[in-house]
Amino acid sequence: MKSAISQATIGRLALYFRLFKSLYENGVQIISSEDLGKKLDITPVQIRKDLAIFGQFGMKGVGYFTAEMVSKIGNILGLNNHWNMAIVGVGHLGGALANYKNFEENGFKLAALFDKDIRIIGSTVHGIQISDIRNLKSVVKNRSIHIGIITVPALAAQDIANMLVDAGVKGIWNFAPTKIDVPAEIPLVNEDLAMDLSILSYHISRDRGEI
Amino acid sequence: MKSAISQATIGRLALYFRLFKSLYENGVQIISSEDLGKKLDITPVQIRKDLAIFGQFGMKGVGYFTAEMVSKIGNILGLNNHWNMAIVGVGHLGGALANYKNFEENGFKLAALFDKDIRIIGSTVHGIQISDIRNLKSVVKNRSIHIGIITVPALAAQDIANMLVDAGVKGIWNFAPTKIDVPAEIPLVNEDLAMDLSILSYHISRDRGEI
DNA sequence: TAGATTGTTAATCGATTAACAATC
DNA sequence: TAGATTGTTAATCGATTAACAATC
Repeated sequence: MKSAISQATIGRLALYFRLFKSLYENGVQIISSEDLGKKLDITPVQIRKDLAIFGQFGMKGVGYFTAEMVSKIGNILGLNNHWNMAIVGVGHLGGALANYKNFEENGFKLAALFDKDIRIIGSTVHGIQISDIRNLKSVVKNRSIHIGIITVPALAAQDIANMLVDAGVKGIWNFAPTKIDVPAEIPLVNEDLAMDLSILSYHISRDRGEI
Repeated sequence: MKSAISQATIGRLALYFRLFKSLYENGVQIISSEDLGKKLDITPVQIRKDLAIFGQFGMKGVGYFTAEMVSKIGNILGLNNHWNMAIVGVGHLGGALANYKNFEENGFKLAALFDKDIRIIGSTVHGIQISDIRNLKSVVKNRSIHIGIITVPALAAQDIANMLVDAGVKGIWNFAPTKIDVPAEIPLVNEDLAMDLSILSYHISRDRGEI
């Protein structure tokens, strides 16, 4: 507790992890914070500070060992675990996520799909049969689902979140463009595409007028 | 210039916009920062501060008029403009975004699709024919594309970004899990799904051990 | 007018950056 | 050892929160 590690730091940690992994796979064994910074557009001091939070990861005068970092940061982020995920709402976005390759590579396994549309229940996406949303609780329990992904319309999102929490998921990834409430002990990450597109729109508008 | 309006503020502005719009459409004409805050989990002071940056938007002792706010925030965010978008890389994610309804509602119009795979070039998604990526520049110019959406693998992302900038897009929305460089005057928004999923993984791991 | 609520100035908090000692 | 680079303490910067005056 009193962890006080900022969301920003965790996000950067995920970037470090990806880079260290890629470097390692390409035969790079050691790298300095200076060089890491150049590749990520992050200051070397920021990187050293972030990494130092968790202990002595580097070697003074030398740099960071990529193999060691992949393992250590992977442990911190829980990427060495194996997570089972369920997608609720197999529309375009849900279907796309179901087919996303990147997840499996990092230990995230799609283990269930849910929808309420009787026309698609029973059909298969990415080798997984779509279950009736009414069976959510039992399927989530039977398949040990850890992460629930919400890709239903905004109005349905809170109900789905409640169902997922009730079924015992450990975390929720919400793509519905709305705020949802979950108990404090259930981590929630929101993916707000409309918001991010609005941010882009703002900057484009800005750059045209003023400046 | 010297605008100094933080990314965080812009993001919240997009949330305010969405809420004001929804309230307006549901017949709510006036709302206080107190009530807005409850609906968004943001403190009323934060909301007033954010809105006050752009002028006197509310009425003291009364609150904010939803109709007025939709128009004013819409202007700030450029959501009253009409943006033409192109998706480069019509894989699962690109295809899903092409079919995403929410965008059109807010003035974002999909006007072109590109891929390099000869097997899908010429076929149609969401009423748009997929163009050969080799024709990117001419198509972007002819259709007045403002926003380029990158949904190609990480290794190809920088090349695509270069092509888009060269073709004259005004902004880039990057879904490839990698850093890309663009000229300072071209706004870039990154959508890093793998990073966000790692953040979720971190919190779930955390909640299990410690605490 | 009295009550409510905004907009703004000052205080606090947290995150980033600078400086540098530690040490491989 | 000398050079390089980390890890940490102090300084700065920016964003959030608190307090309150302005005013509908």
